[in-house]
Amino acid sequence: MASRLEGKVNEKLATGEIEVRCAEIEVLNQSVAPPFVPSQSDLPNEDLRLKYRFLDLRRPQMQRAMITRAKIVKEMRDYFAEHDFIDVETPILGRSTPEGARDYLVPSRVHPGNFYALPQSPQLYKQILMVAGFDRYVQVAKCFRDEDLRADRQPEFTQLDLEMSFVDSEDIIGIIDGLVSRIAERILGRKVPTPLPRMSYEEAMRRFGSDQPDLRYAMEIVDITAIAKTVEFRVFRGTADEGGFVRGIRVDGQAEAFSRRRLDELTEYVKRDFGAKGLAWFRVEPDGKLWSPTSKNFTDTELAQIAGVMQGKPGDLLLFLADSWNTTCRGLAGLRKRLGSELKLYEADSLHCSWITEFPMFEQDAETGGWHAKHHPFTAPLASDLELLKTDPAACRAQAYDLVINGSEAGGGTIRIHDAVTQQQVFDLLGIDEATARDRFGFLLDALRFGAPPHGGIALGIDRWVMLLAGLENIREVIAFPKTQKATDLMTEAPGAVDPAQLNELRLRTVSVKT
RNA sequence: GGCGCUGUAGCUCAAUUGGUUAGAGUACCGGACUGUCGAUCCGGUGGUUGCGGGUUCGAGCCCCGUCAGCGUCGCCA
Repeated sequence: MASRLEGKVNEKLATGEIEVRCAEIEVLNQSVAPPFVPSQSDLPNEDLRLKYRFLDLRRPQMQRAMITRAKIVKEMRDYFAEHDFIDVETPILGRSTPEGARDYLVPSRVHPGNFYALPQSPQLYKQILMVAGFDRYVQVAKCFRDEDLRADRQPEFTQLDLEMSFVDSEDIIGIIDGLVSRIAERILGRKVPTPLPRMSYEEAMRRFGSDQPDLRYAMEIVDITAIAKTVEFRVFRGTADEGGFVRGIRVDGQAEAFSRRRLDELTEYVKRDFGAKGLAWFRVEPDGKLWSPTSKNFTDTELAQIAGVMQGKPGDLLLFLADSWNTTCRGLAGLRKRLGSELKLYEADSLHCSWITEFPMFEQDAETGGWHAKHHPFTAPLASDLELLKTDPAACRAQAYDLVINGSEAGGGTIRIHDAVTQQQVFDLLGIDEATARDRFGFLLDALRFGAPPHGGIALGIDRWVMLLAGLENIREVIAFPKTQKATDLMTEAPGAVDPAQLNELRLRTVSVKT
Protein backbone atom coordinates (compact mmCIF):
# COMPACT_ATOMS: atom_id res chain seq x y z
CA MET A 1 0.00 0.00 0.00
CA ALA A 2 1.42 3.39 -0.92
CA SER A 3 0.43 6.98 -1.57
CA ARG A 4 -0.27 7.78 -5.16
CA LEU A 5 2.26 9.72 -7.12
CA GLU A 6 2.07 13.47 -7.30
CA GLY A 7 -0.84 14.50 -9.55
CA LYS A 8 -2.28 11.00 -9.72
CA VAL A 9 -4.74 11.38 -6.85
CA ASN A 10 -8.34 10.74 -7.85
CA GLU A 11 -10.67 12.67 -5.57
CA LYS A 12 -13.72 10.94 -6.95
CA LEU A 13 -12.71 7.69 -5.30
CA ALA A 14 -12.81 6.85 -1.61
CA THR A 15 -9.49 5.10 -2.11
CA GLY A 16 -8.25 7.72 -4.55
CA GLU A 17 -5.21 8.78 -2.54
CA ILE A 18 -3.65 5.37 -2.20
CA GLU A 19 -2.76 2.46 -4.40
CA VAL A 20 -1.68 -1.14 -4.04
CA ARG A 21 1.81 -2.05 -5.23
CA CYS A 22 1.93 -5.69 -6.31
CA ALA A 23 5.06 -7.72 -6.23
CA GLU A 24 3.32 -10.87 -7.30
CA ILE A 25 -0.20 -11.65 -8.49
CA GLU A 26 -1.90 -15.00 -8.08
CA VAL A 27 -5.32 -15.53 -9.63
CA LEU A 28 -7.39 -17.38 -7.05
CA ASN A 29 -10.38 -17.86 -9.30
CA GLN A 30 -11.82 -16.61 -12.53
CA SER A 31 -15.28 -15.44 -13.41
CA VAL A 32 -17.28 -16.09 -16.51
CA ALA A 33 -18.87 -12.98 -18.01
CA PRO A 34 -21.73 -12.08 -15.66
CA PRO A 35 -25.24 -11.51 -17.09
CA PHE A 36 -25.19 -8.14 -15.38
CA VAL A 37 -22.61 -6.15 -13.51
CA PRO A 38 -23.40 -5.45 -9.84
CA SER A 39 -21.63 -2.08 -9.97
CA GLN A 40 -23.48 -0.67 -12.97
CA SER A 41 -26.17 1.89 -12.30
CA ASP A 42 -28.82 0.49 -14.65
CA LEU A 43 -30.61 -2.26 -12.77
CA PRO A 44 -31.64 -5.26 -14.84
CA ASN A 45 -35.17 -6.60 -14.71
CA GLU A 46 -36.14 -8.05 -11.38
CA ASP A 47 -36.54 -11.60 -12.64
CA LEU A 48 -32.90 -11.54 -13.71
CA ARG A 49 -31.85 -10.12 -10.36
CA LEU A 50 -33.71 -12.91 -8.61
CA LYS A 51 -32.30 -15.63 -10.81
CA TYR A 52 -28.75 -14.41 -10.23
CA ARG A 53 -29.36 -13.34 -6.65
CA PHE A 54 -25.71 -14.01 -5.74
CA LEU A 55 -24.72 -11.24 -8.15
CA ASP A 56 -27.54 -8.93 -7.10
CA LEU A 57 -26.61 -9.30 -3.46
CA ARG A 58 -23.14 -7.98 -4.31
CA ARG A 59 -24.65 -4.60 -5.10
CA PRO A 60 -23.85 -1.99 -2.44
CA GLN A 61 -27.55 -1.19 -1.93
CA MET A 62 -28.32 -4.82 -1.19
CA GLN A 63 -25.32 -5.17 1.08
CA ARG A 64 -26.45 -2.07 2.94
CA ALA A 65 -30.00 -3.39 3.31
CA MET A 66 -28.82 -6.72 4.69
CA ILE A 67 -26.49 -4.99 7.13
CA THR A 68 -29.28 -2.69 8.29
CA ARG A 69 -31.50 -5.70 8.75
CA ALA A 70 -28.91 -7.49 10.85
CA LYS A 71 -28.45 -4.39 13.00
CA ILE A 72 -32.18 -3.99 13.58
CA VAL A 73 -32.60 -7.63 14.56
CA LYS A 74 -29.63 -7.38 16.91
CA GLU A 75 -31.09 -4.27 18.56
CA MET A 76 -34.39 -6.07 19.00
CA ARG A 77 -32.73 -9.11 20.54
CA ASP A 78 -30.59 -6.98 22.84
CA TYR A 79 -33.51 -4.83 23.92
CA PHE A 80 -35.71 -7.73 24.91
CA ALA A 81 -32.86 -9.64 26.53
CA GLU A 82 -32.18 -6.55 28.66
CA HIS A 83 -35.84 -6.53 29.64
CA ASP A 84 -35.64 -10.12 30.86
CA PHE A 85 -37.43 -11.77 27.96
CA ILE A 86 -36.66 -15.43 27.41
CA ASP A 87 -36.08 -16.53 23.83
CA VAL A 88 -37.97 -19.75 23.21
CA GLU A 89 -38.16 -21.57 19.89
CA THR A 90 -41.48 -23.02 18.82
CA PRO A 91 -42.12 -25.76 16.28
CA ILE A 92 -42.20 -25.23 12.55
CA LEU A 93 -44.08 -28.49 12.06
CA GLY A 94 -47.37 -27.88 13.79
CA ARG A 95 -51.01 -28.52 13.33
CA SER A 96 -53.42 -26.74 11.07
CA THR A 97 -55.81 -24.44 12.89
CA PRO A 98 -59.05 -23.12 11.44
CA GLU A 99 -59.58 -19.56 10.25
CA GLY A 100 -56.88 -17.24 9.14
CA ALA A 101 -54.76 -17.67 6.07
CA ARG A 102 -54.25 -20.80 4.01
CA ASP A 103 -51.69 -23.14 5.51
CA TYR A 104 -48.59 -24.53 3.92
CA LEU A 105 -48.89 -28.26 4.53
CA VAL A 106 -46.23 -30.90 5.06
CA PRO A 107 -47.25 -34.53 4.61
CA SER A 108 -46.40 -36.98 7.34
CA ARG A 109 -44.55 -40.12 6.26
CA VAL A 110 -45.29 -42.03 9.44
CA HIS A 111 -48.93 -41.02 9.47
CA PRO A 112 -50.05 -41.32 5.87
CA GLY A 113 -52.89 -39.00 5.03
CA ASN A 114 -52.04 -36.63 7.85
CA PHE A 115 -50.32 -33.31 7.52
CA TYR A 116 -48.36 -30.83 9.52
CA ALA A 117 -48.98 -27.16 8.89
CA LEU A 118 -46.24 -24.53 8.91
CA PRO A 119 -47.03 -21.85 11.48
CA GLN A 120 -48.86 -18.72 10.36
CA SER A 121 -47.50 -17.34 13.63
CA PRO A 122 -46.47 -18.93 16.93
CA GLN A 123 -49.72 -17.65 18.45
CA LEU A 124 -50.89 -20.72 20.31
CA TYR A 125 -47.45 -21.78 21.49
CA LYS A 126 -46.69 -18.43 23.04
CA GLN A 127 -49.94 -18.47 24.96
CA ILE A 128 -49.05 -21.95 26.21
CA LEU A 129 -45.69 -20.57 27.33
CA MET A 130 -47.51 -18.02 29.46
CA VAL A 131 -49.47 -20.78 31.13
CA ALA A 132 -46.15 -22.55 31.62
CA GLY A 133 -44.86 -19.63 33.63
CA PHE A 134 -42.45 -17.99 31.19
CA ASP A 135 -43.88 -14.58 31.79
CA ARG A 136 -41.76 -12.81 29.15
CA TYR A 137 -41.29 -14.71 25.90
CA VAL A 138 -39.67 -13.45 22.72
CA GLN A 139 -38.66 -15.06 19.45
CA VAL A 140 -37.55 -14.13 15.97
CA ALA A 141 -40.05 -16.38 14.28
CA LYS A 142 -40.45 -17.51 10.69
CA CYS A 143 -44.12 -17.45 9.65
CA PHE A 144 -45.84 -18.88 6.58
CA ARG A 145 -49.08 -17.87 4.89
CA ASP A 146 -50.20 -19.27 1.58
CA GLU A 147 -51.92 -16.16 0.28
CA ASP A 148 -51.38 -13.93 -2.72
CA LEU A 149 -48.42 -11.59 -2.50
CA ARG A 150 -47.92 -7.85 -2.62
CA ALA A 151 -45.04 -5.41 -2.68
CA ASP A 152 -44.92 -5.63 1.12
CA ARG A 153 -45.92 -9.27 1.55
CA GLN A 154 -44.03 -12.54 1.17
CA PRO A 155 -45.31 -16.10 1.69
CA GLU A 156 -42.68 -16.64 4.36
CA PHE A 157 -41.74 -13.77 6.55
CA THR A 158 -40.14 -13.00 9.87
CA GLN A 159 -41.81 -11.70 12.99
CA LEU A 160 -40.42 -10.44 16.23
CA ASP A 161 -42.94 -12.29 18.35
CA LEU A 162 -43.45 -11.67 22.06
CA GLU A 163 -45.86 -12.40 24.86
CA MET A 164 -46.10 -11.28 28.49
CA SER A 165 -48.09 -12.35 31.53
CA PHE A 166 -49.94 -10.10 33.99
CA VAL A 167 -50.07 -7.23 31.51
CA ASP A 168 -52.59 -5.03 29.80
CA SER A 169 -52.45 -3.13 26.49
CA GLU A 170 -50.56 -0.27 28.11
CA ASP A 171 -47.70 -2.54 29.13
CA ILE A 172 -47.26 -3.99 25.66
CA ILE A 173 -47.56 -0.62 23.94
CA GLY A 174 -45.14 0.89 26.44
CA ILE A 175 -42.44 -1.69 25.85
CA ILE A 176 -42.75 -1.39 22.07
CA ASP A 177 -42.61 2.42 22.33
CA GLY A 178 -39.26 1.93 24.00
CA LEU A 179 -38.09 -0.35 21.20
CA VAL A 180 -39.19 2.03 18.44
CA SER A 181 -37.44 4.91 20.12
CA ARG A 182 -34.24 2.93 20.62
CA ILE A 183 -34.08 1.58 17.09
CA ALA A 184 -34.85 4.97 15.56
CA GLU A 185 -32.02 6.45 17.56
CA ARG A 186 -29.43 3.73 17.11
CA ILE A 187 -30.16 2.76 13.52
CA LEU A 188 -31.31 6.06 12.02
CA GLY A 189 -29.75 8.40 14.53
CA ARG A 190 -32.98 10.27 15.14
CA LYS A 191 -35.29 10.95 18.04
CA VAL A 192 -38.80 9.61 18.02
CA PRO A 193 -40.74 11.13 20.90
CA THR A 194 -42.63 8.61 23.01
CA PRO A 195 -45.26 7.71 23.96
CA LEU A 196 -46.17 7.28 20.32
CA PRO A 197 -49.44 8.95 19.33
CA ARG A 198 -52.56 6.81 19.38
CA MET A 199 -55.82 6.84 17.54
CA SER A 200 -58.86 4.64 17.84
CA TYR A 201 -59.94 2.47 14.95
CA GLU A 202 -63.15 4.45 14.69
CA GLU A 203 -61.28 7.74 14.45
CA ALA A 204 -58.82 6.35 11.92
CA MET A 205 -61.64 5.17 9.65
CA ARG A 206 -63.51 8.44 10.04
CA ARG A 207 -60.55 10.73 9.39
CA PHE A 208 -58.47 8.60 7.03
CA GLY A 209 -60.63 5.71 5.84
CA SER A 210 -58.01 3.18 6.84
CA ASP A 211 -56.84 1.37 9.95
CA GLN A 212 -53.28 1.97 8.82
CA PRO A 213 -53.36 5.65 7.93
CA ASP A 214 -50.29 7.37 6.60
CA LEU A 215 -50.00 10.25 9.06
CA ARG A 216 -47.04 11.88 7.37
CA TYR A 217 -49.52 14.21 5.67
CA ALA A 218 -53.00 15.54 6.35
CA MET A 219 -55.57 15.32 3.53
CA GLU A 220 -58.23 14.27 5.99
CA ILE A 221 -61.59 12.92 4.96
CA VAL A 222 -64.52 15.29 5.46
CA ASP A 223 -68.10 14.06 5.69
CA ILE A 224 -70.59 16.21 3.78
CA THR A 225 -73.51 13.78 4.00
CA ALA A 226 -75.54 16.35 5.92
CA ILE A 227 -75.20 18.85 3.08
CA ALA A 228 -75.79 16.12 0.48
CA LYS A 229 -79.22 15.49 1.98
CA THR A 230 -80.30 19.01 1.03
CA VAL A 231 -79.06 19.21 -2.58
CA GLU A 232 -80.71 18.47 -5.94
CA PHE A 233 -77.79 16.51 -7.35
CA ARG A 234 -79.11 12.97 -7.50
CA VAL A 235 -75.81 11.20 -6.95
CA PHE A 236 -75.33 12.97 -3.61
CA ARG A 237 -78.93 13.26 -2.53
CA GLY A 238 -79.86 9.69 -3.45
CA THR A 239 -76.89 8.19 -1.66
CA ALA A 240 -77.48 10.25 1.45
CA ASP A 241 -81.19 9.46 1.53
CA GLU A 242 -80.52 5.75 1.24
CA GLY A 243 -78.26 5.76 4.27
CA GLY A 244 -75.02 6.09 2.33
CA PHE A 245 -72.31 8.65 2.84
CA VAL A 246 -70.83 11.48 0.87
CA ARG A 247 -67.26 12.10 1.94
CA GLY A 248 -64.36 13.81 0.33
CA ILE A 249 -60.80 15.01 0.52
CA ARG A 250 -59.15 18.28 -0.41
CA VAL A 251 -56.09 18.18 -2.63
CA ASP A 252 -54.29 21.42 -1.92
CA GLY A 253 -53.39 23.56 -4.90
CA GLN A 254 -53.90 20.84 -7.51
CA ALA A 255 -56.97 22.16 -9.34
CA GLU A 256 -54.97 23.23 -12.37
CA ALA A 257 -52.59 20.29 -12.33
CA PHE A 258 -55.35 17.74 -12.68
CA SER A 259 -56.57 17.64 -16.26
CA ARG A 260 -59.85 15.98 -17.18
CA ARG A 261 -57.83 13.07 -18.40
CA ARG A 262 -56.10 12.67 -15.04
CA LEU A 263 -59.40 12.99 -13.20
CA ASP A 264 -60.90 10.37 -15.48
CA GLU A 265 -58.02 8.11 -14.59
CA LEU A 266 -58.66 8.65 -10.86
CA THR A 267 -62.34 7.91 -11.45
CA GLU A 268 -61.43 4.72 -13.25
CA TYR A 269 -59.13 3.83 -10.34
CA VAL A 270 -61.78 4.11 -7.63
CA LYS A 271 -64.29 2.24 -9.76
CA ARG A 272 -61.93 -0.53 -10.70
CA ASP A 273 -60.15 -1.08 -7.41
CA PHE A 274 -62.83 -0.23 -4.88
CA GLY A 275 -66.10 -0.71 -6.68
CA ALA A 276 -67.05 2.94 -6.25
CA LYS A 277 -69.85 4.19 -8.46
CA GLY A 278 -67.90 7.23 -9.53
CA LEU A 279 -65.81 10.17 -8.43
CA ALA A 280 -67.24 13.65 -8.05
CA TRP A 281 -64.80 16.53 -8.20
CA PHE A 282 -64.80 20.30 -7.87
CA ARG A 283 -62.20 22.92 -8.58
CA VAL A 284 -62.00 25.90 -6.27
CA GLU A 285 -61.94 28.87 -8.64
CA PRO A 286 -59.88 32.02 -8.03
CA ASP A 287 -63.00 33.71 -6.60
CA GLY A 288 -63.41 30.87 -4.11
CA LYS A 289 -66.42 29.35 -5.85
CA LEU A 290 -66.64 25.68 -6.74
CA TRP A 291 -66.80 24.54 -10.33
CA SER A 292 -67.25 21.15 -11.90
CA PRO A 293 -69.19 19.64 -14.80
CA THR A 294 -71.95 18.88 -12.32
CA SER A 295 -71.91 22.15 -10.41
CA LYS A 296 -75.02 23.36 -12.22
CA ASN A 297 -76.93 20.82 -10.10
CA PHE A 298 -76.08 22.81 -7.00
CA THR A 299 -77.18 26.21 -5.80
CA ASP A 300 -74.53 28.81 -5.07
CA THR A 301 -75.34 28.48 -1.39
CA GLU A 302 -74.82 24.73 -1.45
CA LEU A 303 -71.53 25.08 -3.29
CA ALA A 304 -70.44 27.65 -0.76
CA GLN A 305 -71.42 25.33 2.07
CA ILE A 306 -69.36 22.51 0.59
CA ALA A 307 -66.40 24.81 -0.01
CA GLY A 308 -66.82 25.96 3.58
CA VAL A 309 -66.70 22.60 5.33
CA MET A 310 -63.91 21.42 3.01
CA GLN A 311 -62.01 24.64 3.76
CA GLY A 312 -61.31 24.91 0.05
CA LYS A 313 -58.96 27.68 -1.03
CA PRO A 314 -58.62 28.95 -4.58
CA GLY A 315 -56.66 26.42 -6.62
CA ASP A 316 -57.67 23.43 -4.49
CA LEU A 317 -59.19 20.29 -5.90
CA LEU A 318 -62.03 18.56 -4.03
CA LEU A 319 -62.73 14.85 -4.56
CA PHE A 320 -65.88 13.10 -3.32
CA LEU A 321 -67.24 9.60 -3.16
CA ALA A 322 -70.94 8.98 -2.61
CA ASP A 323 -71.28 5.40 -1.50
CA SER A 324 -71.51 2.99 1.43
CA TRP A 325 -69.41 3.76 4.50
CA ASN A 326 -67.07 0.96 3.59
CA THR A 327 -66.57 2.02 -0.02
CA THR A 328 -66.00 5.67 0.86
CA CYS A 329 -63.42 4.56 3.40
CA ARG A 330 -61.52 2.27 1.08
CA GLY A 331 -61.82 4.50 -1.97
CA LEU A 332 -60.77 7.70 -0.23
CA ALA A 333 -57.98 5.91 1.61
CA GLY A 334 -56.80 4.61 -1.77
CA LEU A 335 -56.94 8.08 -3.31
CA ARG A 336 -55.20 9.55 -0.32
CA LYS A 337 -52.40 7.02 -0.46
CA ARG A 338 -51.99 7.32 -4.21
CA LEU A 339 -52.03 11.13 -4.22
CA GLY A 340 -49.73 11.30 -1.23
CA SER A 341 -47.17 9.31 -3.12
CA GLU A 342 -47.70 10.94 -6.55
CA LEU A 343 -47.62 14.47 -5.19
CA LYS A 344 -44.81 13.67 -2.76
CA LEU A 345 -46.69 15.07 0.20
CA TYR A 346 -43.99 13.88 2.58
CA GLU A 347 -40.23 13.90 2.81
CA ALA A 348 -38.57 10.74 1.53
CA ASP A 349 -36.89 10.14 4.88
CA SER A 350 -39.81 11.05 7.10
CA LEU A 351 -40.86 8.56 9.75
CA HIS A 352 -44.19 8.49 11.48
CA CYS A 353 -45.05 5.80 14.01
CA SER A 354 -48.37 5.54 15.79
CA TRP A 355 -50.80 3.12 17.38
CA ILE A 356 -54.27 2.26 16.23
CA THR A 357 -56.35 0.89 19.10
CA GLU A 358 -59.83 -0.28 20.00
CA PHE A 359 -60.39 -2.42 16.96
CA PRO A 360 -63.77 -4.06 16.62
CA MET A 361 -63.80 -7.65 17.85
CA PHE A 362 -65.75 -8.94 14.88
CA GLU A 363 -66.48 -8.38 11.25
CA GLN A 364 -69.71 -9.50 9.68
CA ASP A 365 -69.63 -11.66 6.59
CA ALA A 366 -71.44 -9.78 3.86
CA GLU A 367 -72.92 -12.96 2.39
CA THR A 368 -73.65 -15.26 5.31
CA GLY A 369 -74.16 -12.64 7.99
CA GLY A 370 -71.90 -14.67 10.26
CA TRP A 371 -69.19 -13.16 12.42
CA HIS A 372 -65.45 -13.37 11.86
CA ALA A 373 -62.75 -12.50 14.34
CA LYS A 374 -61.07 -9.31 13.19
CA HIS A 375 -57.83 -10.41 14.80
CA HIS A 376 -58.03 -13.99 16.06
CA PRO A 377 -60.49 -15.95 18.20
CA PHE A 378 -58.44 -15.55 21.40
CA THR A 379 -58.58 -11.77 21.46
CA ALA A 380 -60.06 -10.30 24.64
CA PRO A 381 -62.82 -7.72 24.42
CA LEU A 382 -62.44 -4.40 26.20
CA ALA A 383 -63.64 -4.91 29.75
CA SER A 384 -66.13 -2.09 29.24
CA ASP A 385 -67.56 -3.81 26.16
CA LEU A 386 -67.94 -7.27 27.66
CA GLU A 387 -71.72 -7.00 27.78
CA LEU A 388 -71.85 -6.11 24.08
CA LEU A 389 -70.72 -9.64 23.28
CA LYS A 390 -74.30 -10.68 23.97
CA THR A 391 -76.19 -7.59 22.86
CA ASP A 392 -74.29 -5.99 19.99
CA PRO A 393 -71.23 -7.88 18.71
CA ALA A 394 -70.59 -5.33 15.97
CA ALA A 395 -70.02 -2.63 18.58
CA CYS A 396 -67.82 -4.76 20.79
CA ARG A 397 -64.25 -3.51 20.79
CA ALA A 398 -61.14 -5.59 21.34
CA GLN A 399 -58.04 -5.10 23.42
CA ALA A 400 -56.08 -4.94 20.20
CA TYR A 401 -53.42 -2.56 18.98
CA ASP A 402 -51.60 -2.13 15.69
CA LEU A 403 -48.34 -0.32 15.20
CA VAL A 404 -48.44 1.74 12.01
CA ILE A 405 -45.31 3.17 10.41
CA ASN A 406 -45.71 5.50 7.42
CA GLY A 407 -49.10 4.06 6.55
CA SER A 408 -47.99 0.47 6.77
CA GLU A 409 -48.93 -2.11 9.39
CA ALA A 410 -45.66 -2.82 11.16
CA GLY A 411 -47.03 -4.92 13.98
CA GLY A 412 -50.14 -5.96 15.78
CA GLY A 413 -51.15 -7.63 18.97
CA THR A 414 -53.84 -8.24 21.51
CA ILE A 415 -54.55 -9.07 25.10
CA ARG A 416 -55.85 -12.64 25.12
CA ILE A 417 -58.88 -14.16 26.69
CA HIS A 418 -57.73 -16.09 29.73
CA ASP A 419 -61.01 -17.39 31.10
CA ALA A 420 -63.07 -20.22 29.70
CA VAL A 421 -66.43 -18.46 29.95
CA THR A 422 -65.52 -15.52 27.73
CA GLN A 423 -63.68 -17.81 25.34
CA GLN A 424 -66.79 -19.93 24.97
CA GLN A 425 -68.92 -16.85 24.28
CA VAL A 426 -66.56 -15.79 21.52
CA PHE A 427 -66.45 -19.25 19.99
CA ASP A 428 -70.26 -19.31 20.03
CA LEU A 429 -70.40 -16.02 18.18
CA LEU A 430 -67.87 -17.19 15.64
CA GLY A 431 -69.85 -20.35 15.07
CA ILE A 432 -67.08 -22.59 16.35
CA ASP A 433 -68.87 -25.41 18.10
CA GLU A 434 -67.40 -27.21 21.05
CA ALA A 435 -66.38 -30.27 19.08
CA THR A 436 -64.50 -28.16 16.53
CA ALA A 437 -62.84 -26.05 19.18
CA ARG A 438 -61.79 -29.16 21.07
CA ASP A 439 -60.53 -30.82 17.92
CA ARG A 440 -58.52 -27.89 16.63
CA PHE A 441 -57.11 -26.26 19.74
CA GLY A 442 -58.25 -28.35 22.63
CA PHE A 443 -54.70 -28.15 23.97
CA LEU A 444 -55.01 -24.40 24.39
CA LEU A 445 -58.42 -24.62 26.02
CA ASP A 446 -57.00 -27.27 28.32
CA ALA A 447 -54.07 -25.09 29.22
CA LEU A 448 -56.30 -22.10 29.94
CA ARG A 449 -58.09 -24.19 32.57
CA PHE A 450 -54.91 -24.63 34.59
CA GLY A 451 -54.76 -21.19 36.10
CA ALA A 452 -53.70 -19.24 33.03
CA PRO A 453 -52.48 -15.76 33.91
CA PRO A 454 -53.85 -12.71 32.11
CA HIS A 455 -51.54 -12.31 29.15
CA GLY A 456 -51.04 -10.60 25.85
CA GLY A 457 -48.43 -9.80 23.29
CA ILE A 458 -47.58 -8.50 19.88
CA ALA A 459 -45.79 -9.49 16.69
CA LEU A 460 -43.69 -7.07 14.68
CA GLY A 461 -43.09 -7.65 10.98
CA ILE A 462 -39.32 -7.53 10.80
CA ASP A 463 -39.17 -7.46 6.99
CA ARG A 464 -41.48 -4.46 6.91
CA TRP A 465 -39.62 -2.70 9.69
CA VAL A 466 -36.40 -2.95 7.75
CA MET A 467 -38.11 -1.88 4.55
CA LEU A 468 -39.69 1.16 6.20
CA LEU A 469 -36.65 2.20 8.20
CA ALA A 470 -34.46 1.84 5.12
CA GLY A 471 -36.93 3.94 3.13
CA LEU A 472 -37.53 1.17 0.60
CA GLU A 473 -40.82 0.40 -1.10
CA ASN A 474 -40.41 -3.28 -1.69
CA ILE A 475 -40.00 -6.06 0.82
CA ARG A 476 -37.88 -8.12 -1.56
CA GLU A 477 -35.15 -5.51 -1.20
CA VAL A 478 -34.62 -6.50 2.43
CA ILE A 479 -34.84 -10.28 2.04
CA ALA A 480 -31.77 -12.13 0.84
CA PHE A 481 -33.68 -14.77 -1.09
CA PRO A 482 -37.23 -13.58 -1.69
CA LYS A 483 -39.95 -15.21 -3.73
CA THR A 484 -41.80 -13.87 -6.74
CA GLN A 485 -45.43 -12.80 -6.76
CA LYS A 486 -46.30 -16.40 -7.62
CA ALA A 487 -44.30 -17.64 -4.66
CA THR A 488 -41.51 -19.19 -6.68
CA ASP A 489 -37.78 -18.87 -6.13
CA LEU A 490 -36.20 -18.06 -9.48
CA MET A 491 -32.74 -19.01 -8.27
CA THR A 492 -33.45 -22.50 -6.90
CA GLU A 493 -36.56 -22.94 -9.01
CA ALA A 494 -38.60 -23.94 -5.97
CA PRO A 495 -41.21 -25.30 -5.81
CA GLY A 496 -40.24 -28.22 -7.99
CA ALA A 497 -41.32 -31.72 -8.86
CA VAL A 498 -40.13 -34.57 -6.65
CA ASP A 499 -39.16 -38.14 -7.32
CA PRO A 500 -42.21 -40.44 -7.60
CA ALA A 501 -40.58 -42.61 -4.93
CA GLN A 502 -40.83 -39.74 -2.49
CA LEU A 503 -44.51 -39.38 -3.24
CA ASN A 504 -45.04 -43.09 -2.80
CA GLU A 505 -43.37 -43.03 0.57
CA LEU A 506 -45.71 -40.24 1.61
CA ARG A 507 -48.72 -42.05 0.13
CA LEU A 508 -49.35 -39.03 -2.08
CA ARG A 509 -50.61 -38.88 -5.62
CA THR A 510 -51.34 -35.78 -7.64
CA VAL A 511 -54.57 -35.52 -9.57
CA SER A 512 -55.58 -32.98 -12.14
CA VAL A 513 -58.65 -30.96 -11.39
CA LYS A 514 -60.77 -29.40 -14.07
CA THR A 515 -61.31 -25.73 -13.38
C1' G B 1 -59.63 -15.43 -9.31
C1' G B 2 -60.24 -9.99 -11.50
C1' C B 3 -57.87 -5.53 -13.57
C1' G B 4 -53.46 -3.05 -15.30
C1' C B 5 -48.20 -2.37 -16.89
C1' U B 6 -43.95 -4.77 -19.02
C1' G B 7 -41.45 -8.57 -22.30
C1' U B 8 -36.75 -6.51 -28.87
C1' A B 9 -28.75 -8.65 -28.87
C1' G B 10 -25.62 -11.23 -22.43
C1' C B 11 -27.61 -6.29 -20.12
C1' U B 12 -30.19 -1.23 -20.56
C1' C B 13 -33.10 0.73 -24.29
C1' A B 14 -34.66 2.64 -29.58
C1' A B 15 -37.32 1.45 -34.10
C1' U B 16 -41.02 8.02 -37.76
C1' U B 17 -48.77 5.17 -35.18
C1' G B 18 -48.34 -1.66 -40.35
C1' G B 19 -43.50 -0.91 -44.93
C1' U B 20 -37.28 -2.60 -47.60
C1' U B 21 -31.54 -5.73 -44.58
C1' A B 22 -34.60 -4.49 -36.50
C1' G B 23 -30.50 0.02 -34.49
C1' A B 24 -27.59 2.47 -30.27
C1' G B 25 -24.89 2.27 -25.70
C1' U B 26 -22.69 -1.29 -22.79
C1' A B 27 -20.82 -6.25 -22.21
C1' C B 28 -18.07 -10.00 -24.98
C1' C B 29 -13.97 -11.45 -28.79
C1' G B 30 -9.52 -9.65 -31.76
C1' G B 31 -6.00 -5.65 -32.55
C1' A B 32 -3.54 -0.79 -31.35
C1' C B 33 -2.18 2.50 -27.54
C1' U B 34 -1.60 3.54 -22.42
C1' G B 35 0.24 5.55 -14.71
C1' U B 36 -4.55 2.95 -14.60
C1' C B 37 -8.99 4.08 -11.74
C1' G B 38 -16.57 4.24 -16.45
C1' A B 39 -9.61 4.43 -20.14
C1' U B 40 -9.15 5.69 -25.40
C1' C B 41 -8.93 4.28 -30.70
C1' C B 42 -9.85 0.48 -34.75
C1' G B 43 -12.37 -3.98 -36.13
C1' G B 44 -15.69 -8.11 -35.10
C1' U B 45 -19.31 -11.82 -33.09
C1' G B 46 -24.12 -11.48 -31.30
C1' G B 47 -31.67 -11.30 -32.76
C1' U B 48 -37.18 -17.22 -34.37
C1' U B 49 -38.76 -9.17 -31.27
C1' G B 50 -41.25 -14.44 -24.51
C1' C B 51 -44.26 -18.50 -26.91
C1' G B 52 -48.62 -20.15 -30.22
C1' G B 53 -52.34 -18.75 -33.48
C1' G B 54 -54.99 -14.93 -36.50
C1' U B 55 -55.80 -10.41 -39.70
C1' U B 56 -52.89 -8.31 -43.86
C1' C B 57 -49.62 -7.91 -50.14
C1' G B 58 -46.65 -7.00 -45.70
C1' A B 59 -46.68 -7.55 -38.29
C1' G B 60 -41.57 -5.89 -33.29
C1' C B 61 -46.12 -2.67 -33.93
C1' C B 62 -53.10 -4.66 -34.78
C1' C B 63 -56.45 -9.00 -32.73
C1' C B 64 -57.02 -13.74 -29.77
C1' G B 65 -54.71 -17.19 -26.59
C1' U B 66 -50.68 -18.48 -23.46
C1' C B 67 -46.16 -17.99 -20.27
C1' A B 68 -43.16 -14.95 -17.12
C1' G B 69 -41.95 -10.53 -13.97
C1' C B 70 -44.11 -6.40 -11.49
C1' G B 71 -48.27 -3.34 -9.44
C1' U B 72 -53.13 -3.57 -7.53
C1' C B 73 -58.35 -5.39 -5.90
C1' G B 74 -60.24 -9.80 -3.72
C1' C B 75 -57.45 -12.57 -0.09
C1' C B 76 -53.74 -12.07 4.02
C1' A B 77 -57.70 -14.44 11.88
